[in-house]
Amino acid sequence: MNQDVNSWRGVQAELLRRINEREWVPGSLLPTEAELAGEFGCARTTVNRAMRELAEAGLLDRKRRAGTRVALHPTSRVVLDIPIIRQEVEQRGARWHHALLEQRTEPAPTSVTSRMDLSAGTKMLHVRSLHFADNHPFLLEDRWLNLAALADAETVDFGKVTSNEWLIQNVPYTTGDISFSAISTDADTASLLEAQEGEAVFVVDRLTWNEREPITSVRLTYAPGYRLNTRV
Amino acid sequence: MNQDVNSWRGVQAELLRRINEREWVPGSLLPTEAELAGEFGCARTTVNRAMRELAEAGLLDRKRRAGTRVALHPTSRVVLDIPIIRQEVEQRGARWHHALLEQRTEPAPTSVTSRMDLSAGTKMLHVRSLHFADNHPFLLEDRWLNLAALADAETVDFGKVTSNEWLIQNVPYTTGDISFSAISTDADTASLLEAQEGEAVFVVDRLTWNEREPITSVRLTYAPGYRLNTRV
DNA sequence: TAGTGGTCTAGACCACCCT
DNA sequence: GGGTGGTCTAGACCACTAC
Repeated sequence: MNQDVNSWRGVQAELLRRINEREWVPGSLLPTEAELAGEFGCARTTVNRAMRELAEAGLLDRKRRAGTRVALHPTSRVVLDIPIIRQEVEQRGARWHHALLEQRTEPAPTSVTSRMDLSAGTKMLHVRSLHFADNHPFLLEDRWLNLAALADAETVDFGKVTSNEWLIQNVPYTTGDISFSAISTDADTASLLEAQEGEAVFVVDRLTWNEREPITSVRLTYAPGYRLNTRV
Repeated sequence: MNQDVNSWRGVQAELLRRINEREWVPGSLLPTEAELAGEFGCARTTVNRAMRELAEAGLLDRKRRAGTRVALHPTSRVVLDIPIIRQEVEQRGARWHHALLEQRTEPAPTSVTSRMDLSAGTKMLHVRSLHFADNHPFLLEDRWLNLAALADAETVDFGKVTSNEWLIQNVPYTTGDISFSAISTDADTASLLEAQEGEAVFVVDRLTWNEREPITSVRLTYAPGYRLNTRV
């Protein structure tokens, strides 16, 4: 059983129960790791693992010397797994394919260069492609790649490899900003997504950079009706 | 130093470096924990901790017997901290207040009852309120509370305490589904949010339950232009 | 300064699953 | 069957910080 009291999952479940059922009210001080280990008949390491994860989840506040307390204001924390588009489509049981609409080196608009902290008018590689689920438009990908960081990119055929997959394979570790919003489609986007002009669509804007420089800026415009789901 | 090679953070940093710099390319098989422990001169437990966290973050795929590989499709994981609305407004440097629009016990629509797994026509407490930032509408909160789980709720004045804050104070541990989407405003919503009818707005639907029963279903409709931001 | 959590070690057994 | 990661143990030392 992985729910035995002397497994870390078992200990964690029991701690959770006491928190949920208000045996330990928010703000109250818990027994020390050593005491709990004695009570549960397991090693302190095991209790530590159980409590560490609860602290990471925000349910407990832990301080050396001061001990462990039930968190007063559990800020609910949502974890979103952002899959690559192909996986997202296939997880829905649909067949995925994509079509390259445009792949061209051109001066980027200031909305892109300013977000990426590049000088206005910088030439970048502009890639637009449409992703399909079972032959229906699923989302429009509009991406700008910083050629100063990605010289190779100009020689790639993004009709064969999606830009997303190419980036994953070729760019070292990156961080990014993501924002989610709702916009009304313009005429061009609407026709590509088989939507009505002005219809509300879900948009993800993502800016990616590595330690040195900006890498790419992308806007994903989903077809109408898209929902992003998660569980707390 | 917590970046020594024989600390788990140090090991993790070194593993990350090898992944980022393509010493280990996506899909390739890594040395075993025991081998790495030998190389770094630390215990296998330490290597395990470092690798476990990378696997949880999606960078590694681990299987017993099959070993550890660099993930082919690193699904990036986004952590969203969902603040209570008041905090969200005040973090933007705006003054928050809210107005109760409606608080009434009435049969819930089937869109709500079916999501909450209650029988059609169940009477629930319907609370609608409008939240403001610096006297401009910020979002519309439309909430249904399951009276079977929250008998006390009928006696509360949600003009004084927001339903969100009351729930946090009064309902033990809960889980929930959240979904994000984009919709076009109807006439009523548009006028409340000072938006054009049909304008695209960002919507959060959240369903909350405890171990036994559904608690509440809420739709937050943000005023046009709202963005939800986070960092990877 | 003393008590608490954070971490490391060396060893062990087990669950899983590829071959 | 055997190799791999998953976990537990008992003990130890250390870092932080309330007192």
